[in-house]
Parts: sequence; C-alpha cells; structure tokens
Amino acid sequence: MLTAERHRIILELLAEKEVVKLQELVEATHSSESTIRRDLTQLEKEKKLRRVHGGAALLHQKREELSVLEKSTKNMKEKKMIAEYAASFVQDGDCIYLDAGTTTFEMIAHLRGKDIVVVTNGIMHVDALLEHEIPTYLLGGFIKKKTKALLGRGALNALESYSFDKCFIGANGIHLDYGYTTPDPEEAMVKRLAMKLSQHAYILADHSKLNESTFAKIADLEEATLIVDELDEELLELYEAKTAIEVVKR
Amino acid sequence: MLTAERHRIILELLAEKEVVKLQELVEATHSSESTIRRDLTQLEKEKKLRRVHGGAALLHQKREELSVLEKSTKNMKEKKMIAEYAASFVQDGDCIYLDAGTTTFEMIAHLRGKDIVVVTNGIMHVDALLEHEIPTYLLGGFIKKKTKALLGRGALNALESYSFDKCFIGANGIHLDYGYTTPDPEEAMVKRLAMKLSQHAYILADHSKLNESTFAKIADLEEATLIVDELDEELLELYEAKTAIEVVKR
DNA sequence: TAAAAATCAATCAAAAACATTAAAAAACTA
DNA sequence: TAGTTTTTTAATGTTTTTGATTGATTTTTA
Repeated sequence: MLTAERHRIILELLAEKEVVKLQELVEATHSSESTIRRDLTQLEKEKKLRRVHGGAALLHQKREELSVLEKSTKNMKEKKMIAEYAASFVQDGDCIYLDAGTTTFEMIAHLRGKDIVVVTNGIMHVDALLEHEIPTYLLGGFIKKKTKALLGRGALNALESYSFDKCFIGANGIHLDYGYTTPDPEEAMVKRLAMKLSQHAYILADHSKLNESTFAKIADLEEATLIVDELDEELLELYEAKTAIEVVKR
Repeated sequence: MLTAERHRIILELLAEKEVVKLQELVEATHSSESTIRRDLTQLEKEKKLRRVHGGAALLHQKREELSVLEKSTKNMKEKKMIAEYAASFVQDGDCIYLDAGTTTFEMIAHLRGKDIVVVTNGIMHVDALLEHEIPTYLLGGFIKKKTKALLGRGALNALESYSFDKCFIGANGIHLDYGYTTPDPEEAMVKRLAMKLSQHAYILADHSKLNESTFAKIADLEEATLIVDELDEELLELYEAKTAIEVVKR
C-alpha cells in the first residue's frame, strides 16, 4: 500500500472518530505497527493530527484560540499607542462606529467619561464598553467564530439605520495602488458601509501593514485618515500626496 | 480505551451535567477507578475541571463569566430541568429563537450535535452556542447592561427579517387572567415579536412564576406551550383548560 | 458523637505502548 | 542487471499506562 493512501485512510478514520487507536490503523491498512507509528510521527509534524499514547487524535480549534491570542499580542505596544491616539479624536457628543478587532478594542479604555454613543460589530467590545459606562449599540448578524465579529446581511441591514460622526476601522493592508484591504470579503463589506455612513473615517493600522495588500478591498486611500504608529520620511511623502495621515510616534 | 478518548468523554459528560460522580465515569469508560482518578488529576492540572469529593465539577470560571446567572442560582436546579426538557423539543432542521435569560441559556448545553440554526438576543448565549458548534445569529440593538440582552428598535428590526420553527421564551409571570408577563416593556416587545414570527412558541418558567403577574404583557396563555417544572393537580386542570402545558417532573 | 461506608492518595507489578536499531524487502536508477 | 536508495518489518530494551491493594481521610449514617 502506498504511503499517501495510508495517510488518507488515517486522516479519514480520524475525522470520523475523533481519536483512533494504533491497532485499528494497523488493521485498517494491513501494515505493521512501526509503519503506522512512522506515519503518525510524520502527520503530526505536518500538523494534520496530534499523537496520543496509543494512537492519534484530531487537533481542533485550540489553534484558533491561540492564534487570536498570539495576534493580539503581536505589535501590541504599537496597537495600544495607535488606539490611544485615535481615541483623542473622539469628542463629546459624537456618535462613533467601532470596528471589531484588537486595535479598536484598545480604544475603549480611553473613551471613559466621554459623552458619546458607540455602535460596534464586535461582540468582544461590548463588555469593555459597558464596563466604561458607554451607551452601546451592537449590530446584528451572523457571528464569525474566530473574531466574534458580526457580519453578513444582518449586520449590513442594521448598519444602514445608523449614521456616524466618526468611524474607526482596522485594516490588514495599506497600499498606494490598492488602498485599504482586509482578508475577509464579508468584513470588508461591513467596514466599507460603516465608512460610507460616517462624516469622517479613520483607519487604524501599525506600520507592518504598510505597502501590503490582502484579498478584499475596503476603500481607497483618499476616503479615510490613516492613523499609523510610525512611517519613514520617504514613505510619508508618498502617502501624504494621496491621503491624510496621522503618525503617532514623532 | 485511549486516554484522549476518556478525557473527551469526561469533559463532555461534565459539560452536560455540571458535576459527575467518579463511578459514573468508571461505567461510562469501562476503566478502573484508579485510571479515572489519574485522569481527573491531570485534567485538573490542565484547568479543564475542578475535582470534588466523589467526582469532578465544571470550573467556577464559567459561572463567573455569567455574573447575572450567578445571582439567579435561585431555582437553578428547576431551571436546568426545564431547559433540558425544552431542548428535547428541538429537532434537526429547526431554526429556533432563543430568548435572553438564564433558563434558555441552560438549553444550549443540550443542543450540541443537533443540526439547527439559532437566533438569539442574548449576548451571553453567544459564547456557549459557538462553543457547542451551533451556527448562530445575533439580533442587533441597544444593550441592556444588567442582562446583556439586545432590545429596542434595532432588535425589533433585526427580528423582522427572520422566521422561526420554534421559539423559547422566558417569562416572569404566568397568570390565568393576565397571561405571560415580564417586568421590562422593552423585553416584552422583543419576546412578543419573536413569538409572532414562530410556528410554535414555548414559554419556560419554574413553578414560582405561576399565578404571578408583572408589569408588561408578552402574550395570552393560549399563544404558547408552557413548560414548567411542577404543577399540582388542581392548578393543572385550570391551566390545561386554557393552554398546552408540559410538566417536567411527573 | 462514634461507627460504618465511601472516597481518597500512594505504591507496585503486569501489560501495553514506545523509540531505536538493524535487517529485509521494495522501489528506483544507471 | 547490479547497485543504490527508500520503505517496511522485526527485535530490542525503555517508558508509560493500567488495575489492584494498601491504609489514610472524608462523608454519611445511626
């Protein structure tokens, strides 16, 4: 039997049963214990499964949870700085939209005491907002598990009944030609509509996002003020020709 | 049986029952007492559960997240029974509405594995629903701080774009003359609309709510099936004349 | 409160599963 | 085909897991 075929069988059985015994795999593939062991070792290295004593087990969304955590710690310092700076643009009387995401989340701590109303599509944001005594409206819609963001038709419909003084949006890519982008088209649609409904839009991003572009376009550079942690002179000139920029670190 | 499989079973039973006896686990896994003890020790170290004399219990942390639920440990046992019973009415293929509130929250643990779609106005419900791999839509709207329920114009608008096979609603008062009632008129409006949009409505309430009435009316008795933990013969006859009733404890 | 029952942690030997190695078989190449 | 590489198997000693037993501790019962 071919190695590839054994691997297929192993992963198939695993998908069905969540965990499989080594002996079961020996029977299913008519190969020796050693061979299966080697297969498991290899598949584990490829992150296709997790070895356990006596067999193998599916590895599930623990990765995702971690990835969210990891992501939220990556460039955290920069994100906090950007968030604090962005919050300084919020004035009493404003009605603002807060996009789901780690950077906008960090803004909340700096909104305390301001006389504002917040609308958001981030479920994670809700607790923090209420904690800081900020009147909050949540969009409806389908819940994206990984980021706990509300998306889809429901979110868009809900959005349309609001209008904002300012909106604060996260982006994964900022590019002179391609504008602001994000990997998930569903998210892009929500971000774009929120910007349309705002008097003024702010895009929050750390410098690692500059000159990058991802799948789904949110808007052109001109359509928002970019808030970024740092930016060298050369790039700054190029970008300033196209859009308003606020650089945090001076 | 593999260690990983035992651990999975243990955590699954625990998620359903809150606490499990060691003996139950011995039977469920067909392994020895010692083995289970070792498993529990290990899982406790991994912060997956808490050992108690005679077995294991869910981590306290989960309950703490639910600060509102905490205080309503009043009649918790009854609520859990009602919730489990109510969940048995949910069938594959159903699209259901889950009202915010403690009793409906307890239903979620019993919905795992069912092929359903859930719409809810309870922000607290979201984590549990996603945890149990249930596709979930959230209504939008204003957030009532105390109960983390979505209410108001936004919630009503969002609701109107759905329709349900079944809805499960909590009520604070059940009265032969005044029907189903709840203290908050905003909540009543959402509950009422959800019922209108459902093929069939279930009201969940423990016996302490019987013959009580509170400020805002949700609906007449006839408009829903009442699920209650217990009910003496005399009252049962009176109520049965007006509406369908399911009594959990027989 | 004291005795009885249940549950517990600790220990141990048997069994199962493990990684490692070397030899055999198969696949490939020149 | 002969030589080389890759894959598989079998054998080795080591490690992990397991269930039974012990006496200590906790909970329940009377």
